Amino acid sequence: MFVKNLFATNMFVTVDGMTGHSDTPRSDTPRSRRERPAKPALTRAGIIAAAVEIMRDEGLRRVTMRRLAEELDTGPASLYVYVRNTAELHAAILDELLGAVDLGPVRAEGDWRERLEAVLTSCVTVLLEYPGLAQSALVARPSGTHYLALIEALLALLDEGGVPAGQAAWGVDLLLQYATATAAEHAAGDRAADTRQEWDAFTRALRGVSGRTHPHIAALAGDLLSGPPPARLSWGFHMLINGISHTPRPETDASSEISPG
Amino acid sequence: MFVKNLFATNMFVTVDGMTGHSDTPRSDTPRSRRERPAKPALTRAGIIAAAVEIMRDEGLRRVTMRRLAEELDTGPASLYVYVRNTAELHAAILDELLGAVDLGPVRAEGDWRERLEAVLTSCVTVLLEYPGLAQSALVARPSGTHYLALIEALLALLDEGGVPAGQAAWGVDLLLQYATATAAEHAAGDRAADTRQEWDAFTRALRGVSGRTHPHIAALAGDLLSGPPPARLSWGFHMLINGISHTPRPETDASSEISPG
DNA sequence: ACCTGAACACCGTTCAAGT
DNA sequence: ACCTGAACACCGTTCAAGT
Repeated sequence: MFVKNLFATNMFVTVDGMTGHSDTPRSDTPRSRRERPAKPALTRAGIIAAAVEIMRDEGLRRVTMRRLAEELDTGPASLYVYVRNTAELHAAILDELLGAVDLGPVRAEGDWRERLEAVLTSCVTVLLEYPGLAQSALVARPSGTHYLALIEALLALLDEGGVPAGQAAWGVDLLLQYATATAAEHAAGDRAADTRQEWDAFTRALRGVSGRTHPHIAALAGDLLSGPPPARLSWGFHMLINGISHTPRPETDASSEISPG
Repeated sequence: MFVKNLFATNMFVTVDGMTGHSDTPRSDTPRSRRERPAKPALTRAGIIAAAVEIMRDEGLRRVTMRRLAEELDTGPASLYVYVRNTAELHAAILDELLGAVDLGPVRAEGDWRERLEAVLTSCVTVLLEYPGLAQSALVARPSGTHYLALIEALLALLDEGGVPAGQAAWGVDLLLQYATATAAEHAAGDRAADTRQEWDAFTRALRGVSGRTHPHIAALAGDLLSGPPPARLSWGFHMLINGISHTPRPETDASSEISPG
């Protein structure tokens, strides 16, 4: 951006965000620079906030170190003081967004299953708002406060329902995985005519299958694609809660631990 | 997982069998140029075969249009005659790889649950061999023959087990989603010390949690991380099969259909 | 300690022009 | 019909040098 050089000398910036030359409006200033007379000091929180804003406006794909730096009137190198890499940035965005999940049902009245489903549905809804984020959420390992609060909420509800702790501990993984994957799928569908074609190809492949070679697909093709998404989602949650409740864990030596490798 | 390298041999060969990496290791020649005296004509199959090879050697991240073009001694623009875009390329690779899933158990003797689990485990094993592919598999919509064969196999086993068709049709989605997501997680863990740090941060966050604010996590921290991966995977499959078998579908108007949007 | 310019080593995709 | 060079518009990350 052209404005960048106007601010290139950084000596005027102070902690409270005052610069020496907030004046001299220029007619050809790009809109994105409008209303931002002073360049605020970089902070991790500020960087993440800007990243969320870009994602909201332009999608996750545009949340790049360079685009973000541009938005913050600096060079990409500067961001690496606060963020280790792009993956960590995405994880931070994700945790930020998880703050919007409604955990109210945890302390509400009513059937624990319905409240559990409500929390999970809220989770999907939040993720669905930001195409692409859910996809990165599938591999990201956020460790922020909002993510922890979500896990705590799910465990509390399962506990209330009398689900054995061991099953709950392992089951939470599956519940979140399903919620995230569902959102990711729909987000992917959102993105473009591109993916629409991919999906069309898929449905065509399913329907075009020969009853001789693929009898079960042929018999069920309609069913494989059928059902309003909310009904499928709800069925999925019920199914998972049933499975988690009723499937005892195997006997293992208690303290072996998963490693990422 | 340590087993991974045992499977590194090439099971998927090009149409005409020219893979170019069968023999004569050379110390100094760049590997990519070795053994390619004549430039073969471009074909879709040849392009995909080359892509699989690059993925095998250098990981999915390096399977780019440009890298692939280099491997095939041409310019990136040439590939667009055969492949619509990078996403389609990844989907094609995925389907190719799914050919390695062992569908033998479908027609074998024995308990249908165990055979179903065997097929799913084979699926995870195959995906685990190629870090990064599983991740793209979570959003890709392959419509190739191998993917269809896999779905048919799962449906056949569920049918044999007497699972109502409607539940089977919706459940297959979840089974594959779980298999893929599990592989993606471990593949991600594989990638780098980078991700290792992310994971360490996660476990530290879990353990560091206060028993006052997060009582359930505090009580279960060990359990959330515990268990040999194969035991967890197996429990997950049992749990899903139980849930699918025992959760009736809701009554809906039969023929509404999911759209990608 | 924080910030920067500049560089290194890459990307996907398009398109007019060639064969 | 297929293939290409060249261009457009981008990437992540590092690092020596500045303040």
